[in-house]
Order: sequence, then structure tokens, then C-alpha cells
Amino acid sequence: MDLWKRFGEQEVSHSMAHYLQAVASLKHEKGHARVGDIATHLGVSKSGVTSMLRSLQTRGLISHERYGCVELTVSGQRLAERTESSRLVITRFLTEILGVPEAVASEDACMIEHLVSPAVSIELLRLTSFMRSDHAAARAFLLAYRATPHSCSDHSPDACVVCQTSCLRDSLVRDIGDTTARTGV
Amino acid sequence: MDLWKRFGEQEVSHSMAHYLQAVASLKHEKGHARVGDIATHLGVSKSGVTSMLRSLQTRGLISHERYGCVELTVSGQRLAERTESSRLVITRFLTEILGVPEAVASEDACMIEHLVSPAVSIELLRLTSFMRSDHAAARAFLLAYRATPHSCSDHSPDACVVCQTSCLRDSLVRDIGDTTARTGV
DNA sequence: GACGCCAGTTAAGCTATCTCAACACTCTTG
DNA sequence: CAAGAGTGTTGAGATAGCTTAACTGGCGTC
Repeated sequence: MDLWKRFGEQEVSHSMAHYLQAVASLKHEKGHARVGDIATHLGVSKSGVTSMLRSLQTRGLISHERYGCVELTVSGQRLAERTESSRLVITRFLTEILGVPEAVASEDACMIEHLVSPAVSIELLRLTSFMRSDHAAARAFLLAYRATPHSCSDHSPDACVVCQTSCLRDSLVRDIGDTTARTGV
Repeated sequence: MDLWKRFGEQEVSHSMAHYLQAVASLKHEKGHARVGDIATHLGVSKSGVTSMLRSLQTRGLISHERYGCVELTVSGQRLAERTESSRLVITRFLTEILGVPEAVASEDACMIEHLVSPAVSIELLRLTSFMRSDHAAARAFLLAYRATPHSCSDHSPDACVVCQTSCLRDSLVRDIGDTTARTGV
């Protein structure tokens, strides 16, 4: 199972995704995106921006001439939009359905927005939309769900339909409250 | 907002998380984890393993003497368990609630398992457990939900409680069917 | 006890992403 | 149109994580 190794074979990296989003956002806000703007927006050095732009241009995601403004290509634009949509969908799901605090939700969404496949994002959107709709079953579900305190409270092997043989919650709950705890950040 | 930059400040990286999981898994299967076992298990070179072990030892996650077996420390063990639990929880949520294909769910879970905070994993577990329980509201919800074809089918600005101003689905759906499409992999 | 084998290590090198310092370009202003 | 301010690029250096190639350590064999 070499699934894990494909982490490095992504269409774009975490950094790249955020550079693209920065360009899109600056274009939207100021009408143009320049090296300095991007550097400020992302909190990196201008030379870092220059070299990242070269890399993004090689991949056909932006176009940029020396000393000029940065433009997203069609694929760059699509990638930026997809990442942004993923981020929004994930954030809303985490806060509105799971009830996770805003700060945690934003941070988690930022970490995974570019790693989640479109298929998952779409289904997440579908679930969130349906949950927030005024469909009777959704209303009833949320009421019942909100009234249930927490998972696996009376855990014993095989008692939980999800955990089955060993309580997953046990290994997760130890680190909660530790805001920075994450097998990452 | 320098949230995105914290991606590089994770407690452990994607690679590290998988090395820890490999050690845990080999210990479980064969009773011990040696450099060669880990290399084979992960599909990397032995020298790569050696240098990663040095890095993990520096962080206090494993102990390893030259030419000896690798042991997880208490924190290494906890980290490995947490990551593994996250992976299981995410996979089950994606397949059983969202209805995403196994292959996609496994891949997505592998990518984000170490990036999702414990708070989110726990809430995901809670939601999945409740959904899979025989609570009447859960049963009713799933029935109604499965009967609903897809999100935003009749989308227009402000028509969707989640999208609000612009249809998030539009930017996601373009890339679906493209299995490898993800703002990553 | 010299030989060879396999496991593990070291060394050197690659890519990605970032930094700082120095240089180059552009533009505004008088 | 030339000086200075500011913007952008280059270059060198750091870290992480990998690779290959070559070396070392420990053991069993004859």
C-alpha cells in the first residue's frame, strides 16, 4: 500500500494552492496581483514569491512576465476556485453540522482543503445542504443529535457500531483540549 | 492570516506519521520493527529509513540503537494510535455516511488523517455513530437523505443554504469523474 | 579463522520551499 | 533626462525527505 507516498505527487502542494488563492483574491480585491502584494498577503519574502511563480508558470497555472502582473491561467483559476470551494464546504460542515469551534474548523479546513477530492467535497456539500434545509427528517435528526451528549460514553468492545473492536474515541480524546494537538500542527 | 504557513509546523509530517504507523503495525504483526521491515513496508530505501529514524528519535517519538530494533516511545505510540483512529473514523464517515467509493475514501483519509485535529475526529466519530445507530431520527434521516438525488440541482444565487451567493458545486463538479483530480494528487 | 552475505549506515546529490543580501529594473519627480 | 525610491530578481544557504552507491558490522560456514 503505497497510498501514503502519493502525498508528494499532488497536482499542487499546500503552498501552491495558497499562492493560487492569493492571486485570485488579490485580483478580486485590487484588480491585479503583483509579487509584492502576494508576498505581503502570504507573509513570505518576495524572492520566495518569484521562485514559486516560476514553478507555477512551468505547470501552466499562471502567466507572469518579468516585472509584470501575475495572471491565473484557466486551469489555475479553476484550481483556485476548487480549493476555495472545498475550504468553504469543509468549514461550514465542521462548524454547522459537527459543531466544532470556528478557530479549529478554519485551521483544519486550511490544512486539508487542497487534499480532499472533489467527490468528497461535493458529498460534504450535499450532506450539509440537506442538514440545513427545512426537510422534516433533517430537522428531527438535528434535534435528536444535538440532544445526544457524546459518542461511546458507555464504551465496551463491540458496543459501538463504528468502533467495533476497540474504542477509537479513547485514542482521540486524550489529546483534546490541547488546542495545538493534531498529528499535524 | 498566516494559518496556511502553519502547515509546515506540524507535530509530525505526513511521512513521519506513516513511519510511526509502520512501526506500530510491524510490532503488532511480527513482534518487532527493523529498518529493513520498515523500508519494505513503506516502499522506501533503507537509508531513507535510517535518516527518518534519526529525526523521529530527536523528537522523542521512537528509540533506536545502531543495528537494533525500533521501539515507539509513549508519545510515539499515542501519535500512531491517534493517526490510525483518525484514518478509520474518516474512512467510515466517507464511505458509510457520504457514500463515497472505498478507493476515494481510503485515499482521502490517508492524505488528511494526520492533519485533522482530535476535536474534529471525535465529532466525526460521534456523528457517524449516531447515524449508524438505530435511533429513529437517524433512520428517518438516512432514508430521506438517500432519496434526495444531489445538491444544488436547481441552483440559483441564494437558493442554497450552504452556497448562498455562488454555487460551490459548480466549481467542484467540473473535476469529478477525473479520479486523480484533487487540489492534490 | 578467512569468506561471504545480509542488514544497516554513511555520504553525496536531488527537489521543494523558504530565507537574506545584493543587484537590476522601472517609474516618478524636479 | 538623471537621481532616488521602490519593486522585482538573482544567488547563496537552510531544511526536509528522498535516492543511489559504497562502506561497515555481525554471523554462519567450511
